Amino acid sequence: MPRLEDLNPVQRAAVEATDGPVLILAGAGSGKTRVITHRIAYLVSRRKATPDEILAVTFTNKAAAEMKERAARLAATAEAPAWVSTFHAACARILRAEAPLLGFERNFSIIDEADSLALLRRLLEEARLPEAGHAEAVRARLEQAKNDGVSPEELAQGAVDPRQAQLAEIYRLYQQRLRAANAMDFADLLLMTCELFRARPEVLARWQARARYLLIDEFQDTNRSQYLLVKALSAQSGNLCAVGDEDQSIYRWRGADIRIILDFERDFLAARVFALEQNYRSSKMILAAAYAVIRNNRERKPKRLWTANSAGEPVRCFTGVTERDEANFIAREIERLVEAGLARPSEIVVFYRVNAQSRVLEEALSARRIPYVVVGGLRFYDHREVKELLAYLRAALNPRDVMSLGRALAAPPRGVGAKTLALAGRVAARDGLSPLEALAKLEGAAHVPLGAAREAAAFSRWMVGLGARAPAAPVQALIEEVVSRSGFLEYLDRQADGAARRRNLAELFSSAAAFDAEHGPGGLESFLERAALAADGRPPEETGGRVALMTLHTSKGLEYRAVFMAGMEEDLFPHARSAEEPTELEEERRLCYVGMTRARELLYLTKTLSRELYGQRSESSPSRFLAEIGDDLMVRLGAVPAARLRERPAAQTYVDYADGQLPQPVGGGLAVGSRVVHHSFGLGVVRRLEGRGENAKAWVSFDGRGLKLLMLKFAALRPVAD
DNA sequence: GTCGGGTACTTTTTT
DNA sequence: AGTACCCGAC
Repeated sequence: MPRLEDLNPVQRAAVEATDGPVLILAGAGSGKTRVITHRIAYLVSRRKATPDEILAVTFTNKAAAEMKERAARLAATAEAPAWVSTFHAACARILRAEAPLLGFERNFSIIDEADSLALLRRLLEEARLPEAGHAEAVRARLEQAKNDGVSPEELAQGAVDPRQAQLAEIYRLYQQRLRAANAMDFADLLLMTCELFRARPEVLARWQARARYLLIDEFQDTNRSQYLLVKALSAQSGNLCAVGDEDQSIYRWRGADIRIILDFERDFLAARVFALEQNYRSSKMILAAAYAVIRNNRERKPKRLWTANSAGEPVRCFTGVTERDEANFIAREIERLVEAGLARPSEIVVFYRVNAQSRVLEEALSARRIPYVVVGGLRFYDHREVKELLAYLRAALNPRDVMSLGRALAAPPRGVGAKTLALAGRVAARDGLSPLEALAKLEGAAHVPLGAAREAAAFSRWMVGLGARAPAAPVQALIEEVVSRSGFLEYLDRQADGAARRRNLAELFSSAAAFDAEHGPGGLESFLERAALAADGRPPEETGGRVALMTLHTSKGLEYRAVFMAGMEEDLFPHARSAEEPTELEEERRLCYVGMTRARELLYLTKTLSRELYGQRSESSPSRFLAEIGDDLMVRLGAVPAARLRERPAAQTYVDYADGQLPQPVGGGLAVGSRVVHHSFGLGVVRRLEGRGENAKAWVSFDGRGLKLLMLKFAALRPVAD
């Protein structure tokens, strides 16, 4: 039985408001998860709902796991836990059950971004529609359309120029191709579920009954298609509880729409709103600094967190000469905190804006023998050798999945390449077979050498057999068979970093073993689904006494005693791509706010004078967010001798120098920050200069035209007076 | 047709 | 630094 006395009055009211639309505005550190888990337990204990009539949706696997665990602990009964899952996993579950209604088979594959991109590349080439744009750009736009809940037909109807019409056509072909492969991409999981609910009211009704109490976490990060889904699911019961904080909306680039939370009260006129404004996490100083940043945003509800915690220490701002200097400071300081007993390694985190920043930090920590883990970044299931091995299993399970088929056929190479596979696809379409089956029927076909045809046939028969054994076999045994029969290990050993790849394979093997132990044999389908939806091997909270390193995006929902935020520099944070557009700048600011509010007691903001990133060194200037915090909440630290600072020319142009050397101004009158004019883009500001001589390039943000990278030898940029 | 090696090119954040 | 694409060799 949940103890409501453990909650403050607003939290308690939010828990007790069980029915109808409810919006819980949960500021950072305000006990959000506590409220959600109490709410679930309360619904059950009051017999408002059985656990399996509650659907709680979160954004990440991490959050889902935590909520599930805490809710189970609260309920303290043996009852089945509520259905807690991510949006994508919930949709996958619904779609597996209803796939035939949409013209898919239940064993459909879920493809990742890399597969989606590869498919699109092939499509763009075949369809001869190069004007639609570069594959990367097309993929992003298709994803956006899907996230907005727009179908190919709707996109075609809305097209006002040939370019958009072509995009719509690509969209149509892409969907057709996916359907042929019995596959969906991430965005499809949401979109197809929406479509299903729109087209089949009786199916929707079934799921509405299955989710009589709907709870959406991180509501500020929902996109249009997620919102439509939520609205449809709750339409019957009306019991929709949205929990979020617009100040922590950081996924606009992935289709999240902050207006959804801002307009909630207009959308649901009967909505009751609870604002959790007491922060239990951070010191007064940290909260004040975070507020000093976020108050500069226009697109937010006026509100301010308060805390009964102590005043605490001021924010520390360190300036290093280079990123190595910055990293060394962080490592030294972590060492000091640990030795002084101010924090244990597991209570310390280092945040950065882009993954590329982690390398130097890792080196500095290793040098001081400080144990650390990098959370996120390249996910385990994204390693090439892991994807290759899983491709065998996916192809065996879904013989129409040509993307997995191609990947498996090439690892190790068997003399059967893209052309032969394409031919198999045509044979399959002609004879009503799956592409995998068609591979066995290529002997005698034109342009297929006999050896390749036999190889393909043997492969095909093996894989068909593997697929037949899958429903009863442990995943581990299937992997074992693939490894031994394909010569996978020998193939890995022929590669440069074979040892590391072998290790990853071993890890895959043991995670399969663990999965079998939990689920019993025949779990291949759910094993693959978990891999596709990036349920990363082990839970990241198991940092085992180590300092955590992660991007600011990954930091959401976590808290640490001591927080370091590295790279507080213009063009890195806020990122250069977001500096122009006010809405994007506001998102960067929210990201900064999210990072700062992770800290309980100590907050360090660090920056450099000069940073090398992606193999280019350039001059850096302090992030505007530092100026927003101001000096009364901050203590400045710096290893930079004042004399050296004075030596630096006032308007620094670009630099290209080895670590530790002094910057040398170069460049034909162009400087970072100077205004220039371009013959077609018009007026702009130089954001960054890189390269030398022939290769000199400039990032220039043009008024209303965005950020452009220009080769100076081609683009005549003329400086203009301010 | 397939495969391996060289070169050129692009870097935000992730379910 | 890592990947994608191009090219020449089999």
